[in-house]
Amino acid sequence: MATERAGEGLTERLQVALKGRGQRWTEQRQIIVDVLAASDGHATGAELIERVREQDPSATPSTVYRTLDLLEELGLARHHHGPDGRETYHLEETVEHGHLHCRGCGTEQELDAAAAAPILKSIASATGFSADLDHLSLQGLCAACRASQVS
Amino acid sequence: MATERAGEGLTERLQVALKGRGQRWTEQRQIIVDVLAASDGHATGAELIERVREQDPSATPSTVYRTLDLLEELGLARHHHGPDGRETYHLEETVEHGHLHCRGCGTEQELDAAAAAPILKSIASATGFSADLDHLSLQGLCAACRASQVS
DNA sequence: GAGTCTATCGCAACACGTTGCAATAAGCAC
DNA sequence: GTGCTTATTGCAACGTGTTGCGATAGACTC
Repeated sequence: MATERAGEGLTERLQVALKGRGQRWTEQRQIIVDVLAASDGHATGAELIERVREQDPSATPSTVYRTLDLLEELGLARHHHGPDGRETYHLEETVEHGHLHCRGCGTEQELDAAAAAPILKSIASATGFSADLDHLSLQGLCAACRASQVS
Repeated sequence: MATERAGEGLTERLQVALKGRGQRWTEQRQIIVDVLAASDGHATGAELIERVREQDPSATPSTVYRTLDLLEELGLARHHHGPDGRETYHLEETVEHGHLHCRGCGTEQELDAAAAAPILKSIASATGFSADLDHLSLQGLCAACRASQVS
C-alpha cells in the first residue's frame, strides 16, 4: 500500500485497484466518484443518484448503489446510518470521524479521531469492545441545547 | 408519573395515558403491545407486522408503524437502527441500554446503564454532548473477535 | 482481427418504512 | 338512545434501498 495522495490521485488508484481484481473502470464509475468527491461532506444515496443523473441521465439507482458498495469494498468510501436510518456516504479520504446528532436543534457535529480517542478507550475498557469510529453515530443533546433546555 | 409497575400493568397504564390525551384504546393496539411484549428482546418492524397479522390478518403496516410511533411518544417503546439500518423496536420496560454490534461474529451485546456510565461521561467531557444511551449503537469488534482476528 | 469470457448495466420487481386521504367507528354530550 | 366530533383504520401511493436476470460491451487470448 505505501503512502499515497488522496484527491486527484483517486481515479488512478481506483483504476489500478480494479484492474488488479479483474474489474473494470467505466465512465459511470468515474461520474459516481466525482460526485462523491464533490459532495465533500456527507450525501444520502438518493442525493448521489440525483446528482449522478444530472451528468448521466441513463444511470440507474442499482448501478449507483452497486458502485458505492464496490467503493466500500475497496476501502475508498464509507457509509453510515443517520438518526432517521437513511444511509449517508462519504469518501474515505475524509478523515475518519464519528457523528453526534443533536435531537434538540437537529444539527450534526463531527467527532474527529483525537476527540474520540478517550471515548473509544473508555468503551474498550468498559466492555472489551473495539468500536469503529466511522460507525460511531450518537444521538443526544449538544452542549448548547443542554444549557437552554432547562426543563 | 410516580412509581409504577411494568409488565401486567402495561395495558392499564396505556389506557390511562391514552385517555388523558383524548386518544383511544383499540383491540389492534392491544395486539401490537402484546406482540411487542412477547418478543422480549428486539424485533424489526417487519417482524412485528408479521406477528400482529397472525392474530389479526386485517392489520396493515401503516397501523402498526403508527401505533409504534404512538408508543414511543408515550415513552413506552423505543426504536433504534441496527447496523443494516433496519429499525428495531423494544418496550421501554426493558432496562435502558445501548447496543454493541460485532462485525466479526455478527453478535449483538447489550450495554447496560452501569457499563455505559463511564462511556457517556467520557463523551460528555470530550464534547459537551449528552448522548442518549438508548440510541447508542456501536459497531466494531468484540473482545473475542479481536483476539482471534490477529491479521 | 475474430472469438470467448465475464464484469457491468438497465430493467423490473421486491422489501421496508412513511404519508395523505376518505371511510369508519369509538367516545362523548345532550 | 341519538347525534356529533374526531381518533383510528385501511388503502393506495410514494421514497429509499436491494436483488435477480438477461443484454451489452469491455478486455483478453489466440
